[in-house]
Amino acid sequence: MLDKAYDPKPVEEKRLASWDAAKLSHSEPRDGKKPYTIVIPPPNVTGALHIGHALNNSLQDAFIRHHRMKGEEACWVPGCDHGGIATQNVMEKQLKAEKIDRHALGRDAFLERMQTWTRDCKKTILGQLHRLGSTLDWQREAFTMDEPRAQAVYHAFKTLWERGLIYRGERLVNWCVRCGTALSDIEVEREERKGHLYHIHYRQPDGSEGVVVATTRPITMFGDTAVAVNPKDKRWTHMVGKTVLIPFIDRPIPVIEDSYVEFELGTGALKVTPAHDQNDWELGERHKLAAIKAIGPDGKLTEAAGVYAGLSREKAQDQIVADLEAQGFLRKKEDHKSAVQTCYRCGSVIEPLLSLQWFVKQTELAKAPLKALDAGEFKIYPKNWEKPYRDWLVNIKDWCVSRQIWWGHRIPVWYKDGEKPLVSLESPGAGWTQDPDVLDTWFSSALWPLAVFGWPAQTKDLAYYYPTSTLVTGYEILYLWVARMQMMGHAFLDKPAFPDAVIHGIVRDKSGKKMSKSLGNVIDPLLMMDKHGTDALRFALMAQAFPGKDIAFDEQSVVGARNFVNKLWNSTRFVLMNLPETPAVYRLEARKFEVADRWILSRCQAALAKAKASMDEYDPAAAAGVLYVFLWDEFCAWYIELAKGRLTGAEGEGKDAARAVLVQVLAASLKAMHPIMPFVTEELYAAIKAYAGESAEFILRGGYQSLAGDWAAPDIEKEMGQVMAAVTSIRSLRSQLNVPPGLKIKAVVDGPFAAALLGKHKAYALLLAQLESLEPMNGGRPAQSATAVADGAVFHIPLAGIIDFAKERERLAKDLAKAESDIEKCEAKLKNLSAAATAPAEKVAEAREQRDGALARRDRLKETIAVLS
RNA sequence: GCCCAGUUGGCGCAGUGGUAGCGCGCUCCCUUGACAUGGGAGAGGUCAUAGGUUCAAAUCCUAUACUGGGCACCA
Repeated sequence: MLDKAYDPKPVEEKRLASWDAAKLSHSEPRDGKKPYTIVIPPPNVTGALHIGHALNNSLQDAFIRHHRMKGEEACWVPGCDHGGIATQNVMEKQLKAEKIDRHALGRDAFLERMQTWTRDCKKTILGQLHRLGSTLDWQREAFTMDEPRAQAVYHAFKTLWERGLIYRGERLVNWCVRCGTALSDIEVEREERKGHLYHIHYRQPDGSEGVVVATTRPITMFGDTAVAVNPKDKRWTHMVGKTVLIPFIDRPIPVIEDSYVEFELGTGALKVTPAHDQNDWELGERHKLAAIKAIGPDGKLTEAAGVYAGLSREKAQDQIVADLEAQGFLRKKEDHKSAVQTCYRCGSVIEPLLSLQWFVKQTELAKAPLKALDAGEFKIYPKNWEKPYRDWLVNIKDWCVSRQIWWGHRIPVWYKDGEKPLVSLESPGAGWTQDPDVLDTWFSSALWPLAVFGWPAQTKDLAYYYPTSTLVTGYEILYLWVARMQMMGHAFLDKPAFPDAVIHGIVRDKSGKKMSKSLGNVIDPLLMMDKHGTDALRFALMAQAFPGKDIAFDEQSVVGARNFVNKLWNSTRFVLMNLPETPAVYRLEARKFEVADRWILSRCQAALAKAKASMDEYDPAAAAGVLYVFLWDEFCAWYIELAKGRLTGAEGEGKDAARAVLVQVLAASLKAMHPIMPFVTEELYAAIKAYAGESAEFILRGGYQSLAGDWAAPDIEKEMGQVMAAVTSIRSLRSQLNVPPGLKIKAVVDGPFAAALLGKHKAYALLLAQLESLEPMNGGRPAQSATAVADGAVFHIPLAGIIDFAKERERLAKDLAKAESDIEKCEAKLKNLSAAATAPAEKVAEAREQRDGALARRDRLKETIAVLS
């Protein structure tokens, strides 16, 4: 006997233990069996998982379970990402708290600490994924910095190098002063900030009026190597070819012409700083200008800045503006909004800096993914992300892959005086020194779908599982990760890494704001699981995870899901209470079914089909929705109530038919729900499977099972709809006349559907409407009675002494108004349909039927009101 | 500046051509032997605005407004 309420904790612990013991989630290549493969987006080893991870992994687990249940060889590979800058930052914070200087500690000792941290962190993360019910193939755990993955990284680097797709060069890169490293273009975020536009006078060497340039960052002027004006700008024609002096340092620079310069912006004269601005860099290339660095990697001004050398960017800016003003160089200062670039890891302002870095050429690598997209060999769900993805690939720029940090794969290039650089994993010998930089963490992430299966070795796993099937991730790393996996997949194995990418939204707080520690609106998934159960959290997340849409997460949704879980629990409990203790098998074949049975079987079949199709289309929200409505509103609210008549009665064919329906519908529905809420469904299925005639130890092993036979029955559904409407109309009347729910009342019925209600549906009506008796209206309408009118049936309920006639008239008038508005709508529709030559005949018939029903209702209501008046 | 998505009852969201739905909240009634983590009955929306297509528009088209996002630019 099940407990009265579902208690998640013991069930979850028990089920996890049994799944683990059975190695339920393990996969091996199986000839002739279709593989279904997902590689986890490896969480960074920066701490614990957040609710976004809970969503991401619930979705993946649902897909994996779905395909496993469909009979495919499902494999979901677990693992973590070393997380490069993000993880190094975590460690640096720890060191800071311990007052340890990273450089004093030294690279080796630092890396040792990182390894320890990583070990603990992986354990935490994988433990949390496990608790979520994730059927990850635990024997396949990988880490982006473990030995096999390091081999993959080295091999990829070497191969790209040999193909001429990797080069080292001095370029303008995005430099994070705080993290002390270069970043790629997509690791930079932009935000609008208020600032000023300074108009600065650059005079001529003889002291005469020169040019006035406008800039938001006066500190870069020490790196100026020209002033540029538009050749068509008459205001400045007289200055072209002349020389002007940079204030304070008096370094002469030429005034040049370039059509890039726009008239309207600033003063029309542009100071050119090739070492600190991308556009200026390009301008400098065109005009063979020198690039002078005014700001160093430490964010401080360089020697080039004269007396300002050594000042931080912020201090220098204030000082220089003050001095410009004092010495008469500042002609104007206006408010100005400008977009600043910030580091996606630490948020500090990015400095475009000229430095020597490693790059991967992208244009060539982007071709195959673009072709695959056009050919439909790669699809993104939802589709609207395909355009941004395509645009990014089309406009792709070279990828800066070197990072000036310690945590990561060290660039496998060695240098020696007088020798060409050598690509090697090991030291080539004495005198060679390895490049001190490490690779962008996304370089190894890009190889993840290959590397987890042993690439570059041509393993059996790789042959079987690659390409993988589905990638599930958030849109924030579409370019950073998804696009790059595709590029690498095509580059090395000539195939896309996966044909489908499912892009889900971000979990926000209930008012739609992004969750962040600083806002204090972070929801801890573990807390949700502790409070309401894992199934409830999974259901709440997935029921709201409409493709591509963000989720406004409210704990109330988990409470609602918990209630639903409990509803499932109790409906199973009820079914079990009505089955013999010694299990007998209740199949659907050859039963004496009633309308209600055939109705729920028809509804169940439709719901299962829709749920399965939705899962195939990566839409678990739709699957969750249809099963929720079916199980709660149809199975529990109606069918179980309808079955009670037979269940409380004597043993016999009728009772067994009801039992068979209850058992089979419940079993199939629990299975359909399993990918979304695995724990409770497994537990309940285990309790009823013997009655259902099934023996698989786990739902995942047994797989989906649809109802035996074809139960689609539109006519039955319609008929049952009429019964339900009749019952609802009586209930409504009872409620409005304040008839106590427990009080059984008598009723008489009339109308075209009355015969059916008095015949085969009588038991339903008595049971669900709490009637003492239901009789035909032979002798006319009873006196002192209230009236309920449904389509096809009118009920009169004698309520001598209870009825307030004024109230009753009011109630009926309201029903009449509704009937009349229904008629109006139906008439309008009929008029429309009959006016159209193209109107489908069945639509016309349907509308006519609706209209006639409403007309009949109106007439009866009118009659009744007339009698009461 | 270009592109994409969204705008539906108090809140959060479904719904892609035929009489507006769900969850939460709200009102009234009910502890009847699955479940008060429950049941029954209600209130509450001219589906952002303006045009258009169609017999028929929340649904398709165009424009506008607002919100969010992507990309580019920003002297």
